Amino acid sequence: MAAEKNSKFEKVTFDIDKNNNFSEWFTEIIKRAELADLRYNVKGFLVFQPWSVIVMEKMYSLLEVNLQKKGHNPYWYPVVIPEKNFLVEKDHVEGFAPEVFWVTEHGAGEKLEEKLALRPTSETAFYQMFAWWIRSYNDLPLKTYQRGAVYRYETKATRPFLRSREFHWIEAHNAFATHEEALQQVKEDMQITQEFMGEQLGIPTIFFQRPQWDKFPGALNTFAADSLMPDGKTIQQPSSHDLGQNFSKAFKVLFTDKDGKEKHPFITCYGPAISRIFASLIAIHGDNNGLRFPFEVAPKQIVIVPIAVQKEKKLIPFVKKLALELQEAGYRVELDLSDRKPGDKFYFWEMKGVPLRIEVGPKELQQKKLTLFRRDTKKKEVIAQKELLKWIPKTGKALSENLKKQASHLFDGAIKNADSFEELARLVNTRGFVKCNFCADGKEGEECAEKVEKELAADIRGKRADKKESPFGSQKCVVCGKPSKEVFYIAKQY
RNA sequence: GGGGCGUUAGUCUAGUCUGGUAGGAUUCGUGCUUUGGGAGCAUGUGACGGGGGUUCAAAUCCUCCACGCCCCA
Repeated sequence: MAAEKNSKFEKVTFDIDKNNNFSEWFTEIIKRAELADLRYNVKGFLVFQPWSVIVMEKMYSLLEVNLQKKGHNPYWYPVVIPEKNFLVEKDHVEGFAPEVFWVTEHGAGEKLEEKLALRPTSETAFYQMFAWWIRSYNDLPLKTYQRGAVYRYETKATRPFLRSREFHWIEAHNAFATHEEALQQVKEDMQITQEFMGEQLGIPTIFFQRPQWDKFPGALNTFAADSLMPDGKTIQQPSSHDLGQNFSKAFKVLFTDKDGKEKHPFITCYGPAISRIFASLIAIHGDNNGLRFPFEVAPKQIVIVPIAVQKEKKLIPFVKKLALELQEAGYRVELDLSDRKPGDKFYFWEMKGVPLRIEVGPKELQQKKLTLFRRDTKKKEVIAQKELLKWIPKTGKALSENLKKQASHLFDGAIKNADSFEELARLVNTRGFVKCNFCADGKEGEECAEKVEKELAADIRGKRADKKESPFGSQKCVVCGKPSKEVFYIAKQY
């Protein structure tokens, strides 16, 4: 329902150069647009406010529709995981142990019989159930997911939406009879990511296969989508993991195959972090005047601003009726009847990122026209009232396409080649990825990787997952100079 | 992980060095006026992050803690 009155307006001046001052832009817009309130006073935790929650709900729903279409069924697992479950898979424990919040007491300091982990991720919850649910090949493939919050005691600096100690995501967990099917699922995860982030949200990403030393704890291989922030640093977005039979063995998940033999299924998992994708969404599409939301996910898609309501008595009934009609047509509509000046309202709703605005005053009423404004181009046009219901979807779509198009330039010039350590050292400080020859993945290459991390403060993102690439130029590792077996991408990261 | 800066009303901020009545703007409430790109008058409410210490006296000095921001690894 359109709000009758907007109670919490503050003077809105938003003009921060996003591209040269991204940190300040990001912190400030979270506060100004009321995306989250950071005053909760527990480190790494924050209160998400409606203006971000409505968008993230919409994002959840887009993604879940797609997951269900592809055969995943939803579950709700407990937020606590008993310690003994958590300890079952060795690599997994080692990887996550430093970041786990433990619940150890109840009441007035009385110890629990068994420590409970606040889930940092839910493999160890899902797969104990898989062991009960999976009996024969007829139970496979089993494709599940849940939406929810997970908890990690981040030791790096926390940042709202980007890296919090509680974050909101979807995790999909799947079991297959064969490794081929599992790898096919990883491909499907990449495709889902592309549809969701690329097509629906207009956020470009590249999928990499992470190096062996940077795998998800307990995985055979990890594939992850990287996006760029406006300051040129990369940020990891959804990742998909080939867990092989590691977890099915650890949790004794067994099925009887067609040949009558008992086998361990192959497991994969996929984790898109909605709150982090939201960070990319606002960072990539926002401009120096504030937010710009794609039409489909905007918390309010249309704001109606009536002008000179006292000169024209029919105006308020008219805009109320208009708001109602648009709502009935399925749009999220805000009707701004507050008594602030029109200019003030314009700046405010532009900062909030509402895609379309309808201005109605005596002139429009008399001429049966409407003045319309779109946030991305900041252009106004006047149309006949009866054209409105055609104009909205058309312009909404054009706006989303335009945002996507503008964002697609994110990777322009952001991939550079380096064939020597000096060149790498120079290029890694510019925006984006540096493509290099690298001696080897796995143990052999770890020393070189550490040198890159220590000396350049950069991170090895891995090799392209979408295409095979062969060593180029000298064909020698940029770090040690030995003949190279891999082509790796290196970047500064969040 | 290291370093720096910071925390005063819902928000932003002055005051801190040099201890002694916490000042402004904005928001919010009320009344009037006002509406085509950031209006105005009147009036009211509202604050020193938390603990400990020094002192006749602490927003101010010392100390511990919590939280936030920035930079570096």
